[in-house]
Amino acid sequence: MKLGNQDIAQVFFDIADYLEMQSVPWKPAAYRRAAEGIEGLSQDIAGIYRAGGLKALMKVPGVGEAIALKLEELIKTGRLKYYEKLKKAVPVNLAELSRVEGLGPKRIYFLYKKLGIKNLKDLEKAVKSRKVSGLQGFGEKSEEHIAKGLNFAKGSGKRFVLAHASPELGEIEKTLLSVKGVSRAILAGSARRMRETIGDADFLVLAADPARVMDAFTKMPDVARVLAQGETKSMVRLRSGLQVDVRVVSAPSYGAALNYFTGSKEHNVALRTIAEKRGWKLNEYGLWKGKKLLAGRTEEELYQAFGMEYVPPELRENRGEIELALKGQLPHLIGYGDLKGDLQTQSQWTDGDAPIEEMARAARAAGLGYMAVTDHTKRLAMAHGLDEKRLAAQGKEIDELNKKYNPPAGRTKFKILKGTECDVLKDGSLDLPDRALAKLDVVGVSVHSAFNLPRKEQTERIIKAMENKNVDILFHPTGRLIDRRPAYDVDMKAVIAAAKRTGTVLEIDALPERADLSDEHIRECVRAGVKMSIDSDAHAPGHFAFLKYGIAQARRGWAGKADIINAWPLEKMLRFLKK
DNA sequence: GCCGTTTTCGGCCCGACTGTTTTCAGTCG
Repeated sequence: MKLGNQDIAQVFFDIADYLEMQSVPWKPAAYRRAAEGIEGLSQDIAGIYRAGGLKALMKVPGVGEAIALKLEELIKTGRLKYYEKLKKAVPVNLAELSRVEGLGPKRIYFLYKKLGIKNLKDLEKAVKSRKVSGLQGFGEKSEEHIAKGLNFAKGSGKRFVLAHASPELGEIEKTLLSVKGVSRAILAGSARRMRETIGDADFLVLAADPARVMDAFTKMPDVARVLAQGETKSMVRLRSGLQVDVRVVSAPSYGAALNYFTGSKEHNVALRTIAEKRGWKLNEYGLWKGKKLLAGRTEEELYQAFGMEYVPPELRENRGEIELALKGQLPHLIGYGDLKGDLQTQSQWTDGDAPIEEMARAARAAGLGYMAVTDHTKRLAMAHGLDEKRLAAQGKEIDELNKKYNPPAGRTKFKILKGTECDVLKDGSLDLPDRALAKLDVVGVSVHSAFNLPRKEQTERIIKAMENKNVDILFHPTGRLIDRRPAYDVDMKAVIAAAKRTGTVLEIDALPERADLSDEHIRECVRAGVKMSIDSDAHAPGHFAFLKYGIAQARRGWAGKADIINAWPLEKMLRFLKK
């Protein structure tokens, strides 16, 4: 089995837990940092090793000599003796047991030693026969908590697609704002950073009476379980499985708390380190010089006190934004209102839900000035894909609609562009002849078949399609579907280089389960000077609302207006595609 | 075990909450 970055990171997370069981000092944190460093890589760690050996491994954040050697062993042999020894000494199913709320390495180890509990099944039996309560450090309540935690253990640990959790989170925000004395309630955490998925949700509340907030929050109808309820902080699990935390803060520290709870952890640690070096202290209550509060009321004030530009939440991942903010050189990101058009939409002609006219109305209502109709092509029989003849018929309908909405004498109000989402066949040829493609305004191509080709073939296939002179955009370039299907095995470095060479645009597909390109690939495109488009991939009039998430993705990839062709006026965008 | 404008040793983020504690350890974020 080939070990991916995630598998390898997991080995080090496990090692950290095993060492923690033995109360080994410091090492657990070191292994966790290394695991996080590996998780955060945009390249395959095995590839890094092959290209640069041990030295290259040691460049990975948190990896020093000892861990680099362990990585080498893992990559070369697929095994790690040190890890296997630890596992053998305490043969518990860590992945399973640590999903139980309130069970960490120490208690897992204790339960193993005392009762021989190795997995969820053992734990369930022990709880049922009431063997847990009475153990040192475990009382009635611990046993009860574990019993409840067992019910959630199977579903928890999974991440939620932000766009899907959004309505539920909006309701919670409303509930919090309706509590008497609450002046602000804001969603912080990874949701504020607009990550495509979130593990939990953190609300920050400014309130005169914290107890009232704790009460209203924990009594919401959707709450399945109250995990903790304190004076200023409570945590619940909703029926959907999503964990939500609420924290009440006071006005003078609101900005510091917002910054702290927005994260990311890495960004915060880096800020704190800077504070420390200057003899200051940063916590969720403010930035302090001794007892003196330097800043804390707003985030703007906080960054200013550091002598930094304000860092938009989408950038706060400690991937270089802090250094640039200190120099006042943060990139100028594309804004949420900057899109002028949408270059991938589907209509009722294939698998969309609505006629072109209705989609156009919705696009206009979403503030756009143009939209490309890009229905599927014939290979996707399932979607009743278009052949050359039906594509031509569709073109006539589009001409009529454009005439109807844009009288010849007047200004163009809304332009519908003729396009396609043409299938890339297995050999890299296209599902429509060149003469048909040449007549279109926007030619998008995408892979919907043969996902399992070996890396080299898949890469060559996609690049061959990009080399067709009619092709403008590669749609959803990696094909991943969050929680459903991994990306096909493709060398994105080569694809980005090919995009640069051929002038092909790479798409940021805003459909929430696609979010494809990823933020890291977007950043590589920005660096390489490859242009991108942000498209809704709308299959229904309501889907234009997803564009927001595509823009967020672009921002997280450090993209500006100049990088995104459909943030440009229609004429400029079309001139670019013609080239 | 990692790391360095405190640089090859000596630090390592830290505060809230819970349970079982009579002063704190474990967990979590």
